[in-house]
Amino acid sequence: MRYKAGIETRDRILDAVRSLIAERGLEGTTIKAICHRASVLPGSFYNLFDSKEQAILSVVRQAIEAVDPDPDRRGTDTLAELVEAYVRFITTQSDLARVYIAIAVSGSQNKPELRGRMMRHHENRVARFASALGRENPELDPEECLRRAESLVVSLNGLALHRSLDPTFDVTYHSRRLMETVGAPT
Amino acid sequence: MRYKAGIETRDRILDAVRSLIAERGLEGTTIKAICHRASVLPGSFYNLFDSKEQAILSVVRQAIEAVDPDPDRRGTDTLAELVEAYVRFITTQSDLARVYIAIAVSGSQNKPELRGRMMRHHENRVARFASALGRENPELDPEECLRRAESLVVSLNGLALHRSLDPTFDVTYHSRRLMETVGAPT
DNA sequence: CTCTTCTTTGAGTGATCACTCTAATTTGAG
DNA sequence: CTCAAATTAGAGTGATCACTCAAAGAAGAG
Repeated sequence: MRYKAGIETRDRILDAVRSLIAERGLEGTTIKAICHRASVLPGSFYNLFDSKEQAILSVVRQAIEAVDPDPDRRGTDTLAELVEAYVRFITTQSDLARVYIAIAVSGSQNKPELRGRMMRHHENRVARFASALGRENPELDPEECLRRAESLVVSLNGLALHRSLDPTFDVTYHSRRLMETVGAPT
Repeated sequence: MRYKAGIETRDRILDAVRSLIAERGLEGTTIKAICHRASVLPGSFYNLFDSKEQAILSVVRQAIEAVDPDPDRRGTDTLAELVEAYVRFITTQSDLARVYIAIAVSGSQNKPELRGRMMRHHENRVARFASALGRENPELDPEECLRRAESLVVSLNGLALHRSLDPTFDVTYHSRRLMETVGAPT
């Protein structure tokens, strides 16, 4: 894994895993399909990854991080920026977005570790949205900010879910609609 | 399939398929697991179903119909009733709800027939919500009703998605919040 | 009861699953 | 160039996949 060839092969495999999860789901992705799509033989795959599970988890990690990049910037971004960043993620990285949605529904019941990671991720995300909302609407109390932020984040995930069913769905338009209502008076 | 025993076995199998899809997803559900959970041997399964695919599609059909029951009543129900019915579906039939969400994300890309069915289902559902919204807010023009109804339906699906990740998520509360904003002036 | 039809049994099918191993090849530091 | 380390090739592993089938058992109409 130190030579250039190995790194390139690893990237090619992760690309294949990402698109395959998006097409066939977490459980429907096979080594054979991964190897074929990445133009690699099983021996090469297992030279770079310990198991199929490990490769899939790498992509899962990619997806979760892509939804909430640069976590240190919390406290400086606006609500509109956060929403726009997520919309951009949904529309420009639709494979990763599909992976993200697939984790939420499929990887929740059976895999406790994955479920815990998703829950923590969700709470951080809601907190980040709530903090931006509170900064822009100082008259709202923090509890109310959290509730509204959770509604917004969950609804935005609904947009991502529907976009994965209907690629022509206007995510930008509906995200604006959602954002307008979130700052309204009680 | 005419004797009582056969019908009972069929129901037991469909129960098993429903819970297994909810736990492991559409692609992660195996004949072996189905037979074990339904206390049935492969021969019995294939006496009642042509294939695994057929059994899964029966449950998929159940899920889609459970989301939009009694389609003939369109024109009489209120928006609040429609929302409450869906919330009841999410909370009391969480396995079917999980199946419903799984179809939207997983069965969309690869199975055109399933995708088409879901798209039609969604459009009917949005139309039903829009018609109720229009009846309650005559000042809104039909186009605006459709847009707001679509926002509402997609956001409600977001609630179902999140509920499948976090069983303690308060779907009722957030559905009320969503419903309040949908009738607001432009 | 008889006799047909439906249901269950459970071993067995080839295909495909995730994964391994050895040998050949390629890479790049010294 | 040398040579150890990394990478690739590709046949082969047992396990499990969806599915079949012939025979035994249960159900119900007459």
